[in-house]
Amino acid sequence: MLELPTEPTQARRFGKTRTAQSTALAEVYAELIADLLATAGEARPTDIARRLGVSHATAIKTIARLRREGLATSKPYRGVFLTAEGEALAARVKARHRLVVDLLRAVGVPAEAAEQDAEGIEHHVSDMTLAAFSRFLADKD
Amino acid sequence: MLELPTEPTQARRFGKTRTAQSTALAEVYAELIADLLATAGEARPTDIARRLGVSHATAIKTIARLRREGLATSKPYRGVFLTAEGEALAARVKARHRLVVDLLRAVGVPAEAAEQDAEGIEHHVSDMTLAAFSRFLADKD
DNA sequence: CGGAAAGTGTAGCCATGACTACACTTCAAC
DNA sequence: GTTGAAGTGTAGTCATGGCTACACTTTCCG
Repeated sequence: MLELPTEPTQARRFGKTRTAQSTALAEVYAELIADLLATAGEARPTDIARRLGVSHATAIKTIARLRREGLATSKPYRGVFLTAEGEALAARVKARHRLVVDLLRAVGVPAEAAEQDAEGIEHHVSDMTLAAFSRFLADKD
Repeated sequence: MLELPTEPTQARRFGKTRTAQSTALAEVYAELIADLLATAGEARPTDIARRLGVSHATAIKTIARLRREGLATSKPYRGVFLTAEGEALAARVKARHRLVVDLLRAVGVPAEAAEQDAEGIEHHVSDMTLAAFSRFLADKD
């Protein structure tokens, strides 16, 4: 069979599963690094690893990827920082996260569940949907 | 370092990324197979592959996994069927999908975006949140 | 200041999900 | 009844994200 991309039928987005996941990972890291920098003044690989529940080796590998992608900078033994692009991403992700949590809360999801689920959900929310969330929250006051 | 699971801090759920993803995949397949069986009377690997936008080889491999997990049955060249467990999963997933779409629509997300985003979101919605969605939809009438 | 604890980095392994390539069935149309 | 197209299955490859193990810095105390 030729396996041409003839029929993207219902889910071109599944062809991108790999990419989508890796984007989500980058988002998670960017957000967390921004948070650590803001609250602790520094973002060390081990802290990141602990917060995410992965080994420090995994964290370091992912950080290397962020560096490759121009989202972060780091010098050996010196902690991680975000580039302008990385910060922009982190800000976007944070805002989105907030919006998702607020929406969940608004429709009656308990605080804790809202926080937890938002973490997984947020990476799958399109701009359209995000805009709708925003409108909904604004209207209901 | 000993790398003990001492501090599941914010995200034990990230330790489960792999598992979570593979659960999501199983859900997608179960739902799709049920749909194909219902509408077309049969679920062939190639149809599944086309609907998901993956190669038939990938679909077949995943189907083998469903078989291993007791969710599906299939004999060579004979299409795929769901076990009782598989059907139960499909039904659950379908109901959840529906609920997520309905909620998105209810807060003003356009139909198409709701369908698309639900596909990604639904796998991250906890029972708590699902229950809240259900309540919200019931109340607003 | 010297050494141990904590942190960092590197190498190498594994599983998974995706792909292509190739071989084999089925089945429908002559 | 053949045969060729469509479908199916298997093998082998790749990238990714995880892990452990081990080696090397930093740092902070005594």
